[in-house]
Amino acid sequence: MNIKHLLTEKTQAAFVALGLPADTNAAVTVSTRVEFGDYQINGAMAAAKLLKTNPRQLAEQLLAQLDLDGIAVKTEIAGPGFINVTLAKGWLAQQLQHASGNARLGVAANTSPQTVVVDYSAPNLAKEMHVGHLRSTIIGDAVVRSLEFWGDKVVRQNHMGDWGTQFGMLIAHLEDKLAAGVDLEQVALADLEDFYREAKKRFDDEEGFADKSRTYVVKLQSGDAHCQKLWQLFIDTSIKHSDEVYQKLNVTLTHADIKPESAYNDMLHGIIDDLKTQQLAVESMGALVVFLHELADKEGNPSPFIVQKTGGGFLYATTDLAACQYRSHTLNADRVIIFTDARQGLHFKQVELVARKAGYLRDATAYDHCPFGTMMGEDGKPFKTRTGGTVKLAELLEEAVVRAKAVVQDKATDLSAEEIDEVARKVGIGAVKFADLSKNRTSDYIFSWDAMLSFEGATAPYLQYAYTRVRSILRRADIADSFTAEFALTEEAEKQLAVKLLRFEETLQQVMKDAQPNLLCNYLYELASLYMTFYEACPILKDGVEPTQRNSRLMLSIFTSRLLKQGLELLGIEVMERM
RNA sequence: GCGCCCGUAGCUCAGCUGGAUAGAGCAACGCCCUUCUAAGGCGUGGGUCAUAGGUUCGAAUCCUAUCGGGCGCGCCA
Repeated sequence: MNIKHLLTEKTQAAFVALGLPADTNAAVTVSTRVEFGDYQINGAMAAAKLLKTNPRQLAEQLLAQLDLDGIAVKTEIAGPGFINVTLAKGWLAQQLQHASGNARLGVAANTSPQTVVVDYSAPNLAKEMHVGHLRSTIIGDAVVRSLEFWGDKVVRQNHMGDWGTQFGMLIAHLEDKLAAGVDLEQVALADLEDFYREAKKRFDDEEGFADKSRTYVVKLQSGDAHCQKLWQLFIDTSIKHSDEVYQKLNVTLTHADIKPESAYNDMLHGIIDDLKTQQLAVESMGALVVFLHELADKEGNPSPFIVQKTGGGFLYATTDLAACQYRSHTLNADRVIIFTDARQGLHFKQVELVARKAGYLRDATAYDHCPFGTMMGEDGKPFKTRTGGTVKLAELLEEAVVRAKAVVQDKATDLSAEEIDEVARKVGIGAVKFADLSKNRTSDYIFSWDAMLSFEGATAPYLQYAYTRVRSILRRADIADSFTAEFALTEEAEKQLAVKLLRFEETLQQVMKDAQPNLLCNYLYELASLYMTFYEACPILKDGVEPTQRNSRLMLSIFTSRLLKQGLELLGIEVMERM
């Protein structure tokens, strides 16, 4: 059910009846104020501008052609040509009836599924995952879950950094550790960050170590078996670490989704040869460069895009071009979505330009680089530990759970120790995720423990709490899982809740189109908030409530609980029955 | 120097296919628990939407300039 879509279609039909093109923008939006009804149609004003006619008159003609019988209880023209639509409670009840009998919660079937490749998380395996990886990982995962719920074919691609020059240093250090008899699991890589620091220190300070490291990079990349083996050991251990973080974070990435940089190695020579053959890449100052006139400065100097270093080495530009080829041609993607931080904007603009020219990206493949801002500390500077180091993601998540447990213990009344642990885990992790997901993707945001764990206002715990409240009522009602009844809307709080419940598809579509989970966060918060209002205003199980009203309110509660659970699941946030 | 992003209430943020009186949450203040979980609800106060122009019936939203902040720009990823 997509009310906005329905009203748009109805409006466009009316435009056609007036002799206007069918694609005239109906400009249907949710009403800004309650006295303006539920939805408003603003298209008449823009159309009148094109036709150079009186907007209010056109709105009147449009309204005369607009067939909303049974849907709207009132339509009226206001101001310069707004058409305000007040939906009929009976019609809303019917739509809810239909939606609630549906596993997709009223979301229409996806009649033309797309293949969508989503590149997200992509940690550097040389180091431990830190807070900088949080956004890509959870925003990407929320979009992936949304696309899958809608019914598209999603191919996750965890483009892990496993092939950089630091690996020479790391495997050289690992070799010495192993030679000294240190157990790999227990000591050497127990803390990737320490391991990296040790290796780096030797690289900087120790005689001969840097040279050995550089030699190892070359050997590794030319297929030396010994170096490859050490590298593989390191990579396996590092992946194990990221797996643990994903599990803790409740992220859907698995081993099968890993498509690291090294996976494209075999394609790189071919890409370079092809770029040369197509005369897109030319030699410049010893390197191989594609000059992009589309990105030239005002003097006409084209923007350089280096695809091969002096000496023949490849760069991430080369790998990303190969990834385009693989995703568009081999995976046959209709759309590629890449979640990285905003600083890589220029790079991906260049990648797309080159890939399109060279034919690595088919015209039919949309290429969406979805950037996001930086996580800042409360001082407004990039989020760091007190001593200025990077904050490990694993530690951040642990702290969230510890902090949540303190609050849960304080507030929870009759939960067992095990339940408290579980609730603390779901609340703590959920709070971190919601705080991030609810912000506009593109802007920097300030990470604040106090704000996210105060557990008041627009936070994950608020939504989880709303869910437990509904569930509590349903438990008390003592009804079967298969319980069903007629929706009958009378109170304003019921109607507001109903309209919001029917806006799920509208929200989902927008989340997928713009790759912006914050829209779903806003929606769920508003839904929970309207349920809270309804809960306060409309008694359900109390004495004196008519059976038809009680049953309808139970139906509203059931549907709300299902939607909250499903919506939070799309965000990767868990719910619980009690808290 | 060139380019990208950002500047909205004391704080954190929505809103940005141009639409009516710019919204939430936090913080402040005042109410509401013998009644379905008060991690809640209801209400009050709080704004030159950085600044100046422009486009138009209408601009936080589009365009231009300026100021302020962040980031990027040939061999890291």
